[in-house]
Amino acid sequence: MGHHSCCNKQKVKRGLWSPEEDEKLINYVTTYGHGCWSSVPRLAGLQRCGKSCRLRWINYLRPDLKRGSFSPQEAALIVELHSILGNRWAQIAKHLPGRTDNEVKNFWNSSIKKRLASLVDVPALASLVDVHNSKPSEEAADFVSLNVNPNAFILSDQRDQLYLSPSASSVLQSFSHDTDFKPNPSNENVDLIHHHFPITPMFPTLSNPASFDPSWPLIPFVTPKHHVPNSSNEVVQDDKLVNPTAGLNPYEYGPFMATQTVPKLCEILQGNLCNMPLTSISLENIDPLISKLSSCFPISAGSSYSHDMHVAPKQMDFIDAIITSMPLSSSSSLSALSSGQYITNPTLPSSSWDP
DNA sequence: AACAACGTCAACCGCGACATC
DNA sequence: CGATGTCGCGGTTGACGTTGT
Repeated sequence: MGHHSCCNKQKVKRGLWSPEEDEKLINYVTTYGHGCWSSVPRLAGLQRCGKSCRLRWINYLRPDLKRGSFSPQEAALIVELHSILGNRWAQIAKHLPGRTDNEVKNFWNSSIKKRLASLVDVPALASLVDVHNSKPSEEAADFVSLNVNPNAFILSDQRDQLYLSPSASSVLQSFSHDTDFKPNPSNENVDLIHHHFPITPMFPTLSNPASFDPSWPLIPFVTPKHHVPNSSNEVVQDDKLVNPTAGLNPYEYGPFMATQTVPKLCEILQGNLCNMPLTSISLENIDPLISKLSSCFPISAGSSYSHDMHVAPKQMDFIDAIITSMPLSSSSSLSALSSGQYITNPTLPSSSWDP
């Protein structure tokens, strides 16, 4: 393979760029534009390959780059977008003005990934691998590498409470502990996660069978293997949370209680995107971005995780449109989040959110 | 003070997609 | 239709700074 074709014709310098080289590249590109990158080094008087020049310009010298650390809002947005797009760093970066794919990728690998990893409950993950009958080995690998939809960590152990995505919201929470981040009481600090996960009833409860939505059984659910039944009506059989009343009176309880647990966001996505007839009530309670996206751009069945999904350009435009239309403030606040009002997963002690 | 371990991030590498010849 | 050139992307590396012992 060797070097890129444009680098073979002449001896090129490699490694870090000197200020002089930067100046030459800036002068040339700002004056003439980059045009064909392969000819830039020759015209700009640089002993570099065009590819290196392009990279240097895009990742470092471009005037519209935003330098400095990522804000909690940006971090939250990255987590959310990553849950939809997977490791499509360039696509994610397009929604973060002034940020490059390289920057987002580095940030994910160095910061967010660790924060998410600190939230991972290993037994829960192990059980997930057990319970999920599709591609268990690949999923296990994904969990280890964390190159997985973070929403896979949506595991609920309690029936009567509602959960945010612990991954995204806890990342936000962990950033709130950073010394360079001080929540603004005036809500200037946007809580994107709460925007995406409104605290409205979205999961049925065993104690209130009437809250069940008939659409839920159409969504594949998972139950953590270590789930301890907290209702006299619940037992665990074959890794599934079973309500003994299920099947006895489907008109009263619905036919879906046998596997009733909390769905993963990606599964909501998948189920909905496969044209499963979720009701409007359910969709209203799901992340508006997801519901809008899925209702407008159904994808083919068969893709199991977000990074398997093909996201068409129109879908990207749609995601972009939704994100840019999102309000910059919401009624929810970080203080409410910090108080534990929303995040109550018992497997994730609050101390683990500390970075 | 010296060294190791760790974290960050700029840069490189290899590959696939696409355009042009 | 295949060869070649170019671009863009994601994964990986390695230099350098920071922190811990």
